[in-house]
Amino acid sequence: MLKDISKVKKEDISKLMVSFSDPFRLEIIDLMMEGEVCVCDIMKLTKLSQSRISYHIKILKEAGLIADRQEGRWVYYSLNKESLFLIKEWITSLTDYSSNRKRCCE
Amino acid sequence: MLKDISKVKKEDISKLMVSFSDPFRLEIIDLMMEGEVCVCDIMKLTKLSQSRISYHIKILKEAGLIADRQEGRWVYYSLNKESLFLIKEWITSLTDYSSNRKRCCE
DNA sequence: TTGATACATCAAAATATTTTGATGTATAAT
DNA sequence: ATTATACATCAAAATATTTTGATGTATCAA
Repeated sequence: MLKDISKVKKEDISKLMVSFSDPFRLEIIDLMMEGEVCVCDIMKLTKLSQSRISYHIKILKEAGLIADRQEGRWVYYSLNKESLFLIKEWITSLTDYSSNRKRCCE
Repeated sequence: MLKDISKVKKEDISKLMVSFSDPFRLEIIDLMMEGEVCVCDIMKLTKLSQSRISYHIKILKEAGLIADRQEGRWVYYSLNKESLFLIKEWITSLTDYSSNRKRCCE
């Protein structure tokens, strides 16, 4: 699965990268490394407001970076490892295939 | 070198991620996979205006993602593989250490 | 030394993202 | 039924990023 990075859409990568581009989202991602978290957890651990957290969660979710699972009143969020793998592959393709060839101007 | 990802500052990662978060910068990065490029190359290949390209180049440079080398009137830009490696390591640390432990709410 | 090329920088305008506070919805406990 | 909790959504305001067009600097060629 996901062996052929060339088939991945550029917008998907772009969205994933945007989701990493905010310091508060990075904080939230960091918390998710420890396991599933709910919004109330993030509130306690970061002092961000509830709606602010929901906003960032939404961006992470729409990028496909996190998964959610509802259990009663709580929604548990966790990192989607497939997406992380996808980004890693993309970065790897940059390092692997980029050459030092000069191609410029005359 | 760069073996200990835990020593990398969060702001550095953040800046690198921001530099990936614009579709035109992704385009420019793509061009650099082919080797060194100058602004005039990017102009020809993308139809972006010169100052617009310079603006994006500046962001990429300040994030440490690209290196530059002047030769007469031209400035050649290329991907800085160390930065790419750094990002890859960071992503790897996310996939490697993130657990599925539930930690939430009561 | 004049003019052209390659690129950087700047300020203003355009656009996009983020934050806030209010309100809405579903679940669950009393 | 009523109330509280957990979270989503919304519109307006605040803020940040991007684009544009003009101007500046260095290099080079004539």
